[in-house]
Amino acid sequence: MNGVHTTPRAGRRASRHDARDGARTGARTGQGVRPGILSSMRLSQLFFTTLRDDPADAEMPSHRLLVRAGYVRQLGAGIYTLLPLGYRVAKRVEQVIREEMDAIGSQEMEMPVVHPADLWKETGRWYAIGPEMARFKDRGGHDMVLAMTHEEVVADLLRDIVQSYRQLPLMVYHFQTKFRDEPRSRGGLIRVREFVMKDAYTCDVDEAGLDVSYQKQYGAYARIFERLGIGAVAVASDVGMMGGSQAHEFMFLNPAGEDVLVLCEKCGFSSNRQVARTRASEPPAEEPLPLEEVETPGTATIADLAAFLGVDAERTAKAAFFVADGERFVAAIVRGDMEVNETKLVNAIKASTLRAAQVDEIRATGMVPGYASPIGARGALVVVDELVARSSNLVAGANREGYHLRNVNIPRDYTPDLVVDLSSAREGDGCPTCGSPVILRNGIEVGNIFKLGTKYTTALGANYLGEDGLEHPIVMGSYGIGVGRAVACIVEAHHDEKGIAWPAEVAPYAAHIVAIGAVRDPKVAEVADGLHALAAASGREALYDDRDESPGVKFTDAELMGMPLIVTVSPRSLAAGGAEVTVRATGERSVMPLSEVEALLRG
RNA sequence: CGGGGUGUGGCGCAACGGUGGCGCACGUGCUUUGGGAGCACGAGGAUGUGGGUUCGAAUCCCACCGCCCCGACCA
Repeated sequence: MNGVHTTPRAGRRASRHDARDGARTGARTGQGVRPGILSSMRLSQLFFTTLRDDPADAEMPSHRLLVRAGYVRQLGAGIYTLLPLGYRVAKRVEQVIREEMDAIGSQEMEMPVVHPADLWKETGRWYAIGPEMARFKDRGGHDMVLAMTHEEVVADLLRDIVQSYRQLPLMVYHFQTKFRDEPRSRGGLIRVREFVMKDAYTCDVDEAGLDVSYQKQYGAYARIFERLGIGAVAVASDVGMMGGSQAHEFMFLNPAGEDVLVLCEKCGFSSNRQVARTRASEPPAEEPLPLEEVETPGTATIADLAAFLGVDAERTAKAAFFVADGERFVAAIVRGDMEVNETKLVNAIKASTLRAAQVDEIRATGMVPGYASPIGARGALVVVDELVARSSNLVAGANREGYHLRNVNIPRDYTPDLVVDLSSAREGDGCPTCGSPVILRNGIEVGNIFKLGTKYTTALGANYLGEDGLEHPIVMGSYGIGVGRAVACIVEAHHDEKGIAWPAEVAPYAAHIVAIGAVRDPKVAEVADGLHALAAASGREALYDDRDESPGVKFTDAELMGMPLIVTVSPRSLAAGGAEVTVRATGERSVMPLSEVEALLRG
């Protein structure tokens, strides 16, 4: 019995063990839906609940809405359960990714979550990676790791399987759970510790081959984010701990994003601020003037100093101090109006970690915090921004409390160990390609692509025999997309004050059928049941609100949950000639004859 | 790891030294059915954990744990 019209509250009373009508088709495999996922569902049966209030600990819209609408629940810091609705969305997202990966010839497989540590010791990452990698011992006392990524495993497979250039190029990918023990998770699904990632790996004979594979992946990524409804911009990025020669990040523009992007609206230049090299105002060419010490009491900041001396911050040099890899003391010098870009610094000195120096460490080198400069410093690696090196007659610290030096010039007054681009791009700086002022925006990284090169294959001896009869290391690339993070970004991009509005491509169900007034009018239940059964039979996913709830509750939940189409069946709609169809995203609503609604539900 | 918050029923909150309440949600019954309905009855809590102060602690003190936000860090 499907009894909405025969028994009040049928939805609530119905035993969950009842064999339902044809609408419940667990065995059916609809298009794009994997076996085991019901292609259609009654809300009276669904494992979910909606919340009237925002959860107190959720701030971002995606977090609030996904919890309120019954898609996810938090288990611990940065650890989430995907409830049936959320799991369906994740599967839809995965399917989009899968189709685009398959389309460029990438082969799906599955690699383990738990790895023997030996493999990670071989590449050195066992030692290089800090506490963000979870480690444990198995019962035999062997070191094991929870995988953060899978370069090691792929390279290990390559050395076993690939012998000849004839087996290349090759692209593989998988969806797998990663665990990264983040020092701080945040933002709901945006930054978590356990998450499913699609990671793909390309394997080529040489750099030229890698370029081709990289471009294929780049194209696939663009199509994926297009289909997912995430307006992601590709930006040049740092290669970081992954190593390699070139990398892009696909960024979803959002104020809550943790990365800062440098964008040029005129020519389309885009880069992560970590590596962006913009043009600042050039220093005037001047003849070096004699060095002169001036008393500057209480001017430990550039702003105070500039005001005290009546000069522009641009005419000063400032020093920032770091300790690299826990041992090397580094003095980084940039112009007073600019900031040190730590990524550029760490790359320039080929360090792997960088931390701010303590005051006593600074004093130990003979420098005076607030009045510091490399002049008279000892034991510090002096790294100078190229703009400072080109400037004449700057004001710098005198390494004496309350004093600065005027007319400091390189190399007359001190000798840098290194002159590099060291400053952080600023809003309004000149675009490196066209010169127009750049803008800064925050972004969330939803995908990344890296040219890895031979770092891992060399370490593991994953070589192939070339046409030339010689062994060469396989050239790899690595390509990731966080599935849960993508889901959250989709919600960020597709919601309003009422709730989520899923793009059709990723919606857990295509339509949300709402029956209103079924108790009073048996015809309503009959029609709604019929539409639901039809949708199910045609493999089109539909959600059917058969609960005995008031209209307000049903409408509110439907809008919160966000299926693309809301189909309302009520005495009123029947009197008007059919069912009312509301497009969730636009609010556009119209009464359509049942035959048309049926066609819609058939897909 | 620093800084700031916060832990009370499924969710949101109140009670701030004297036997823990409210709204929503939940159960039962009746009424109600186009925008989070009404009435009645009802179930559900070692107030994060452990110490301490006190005649008496959800409340004050200490420690620990969890969670959130900012920063450091990180993909």
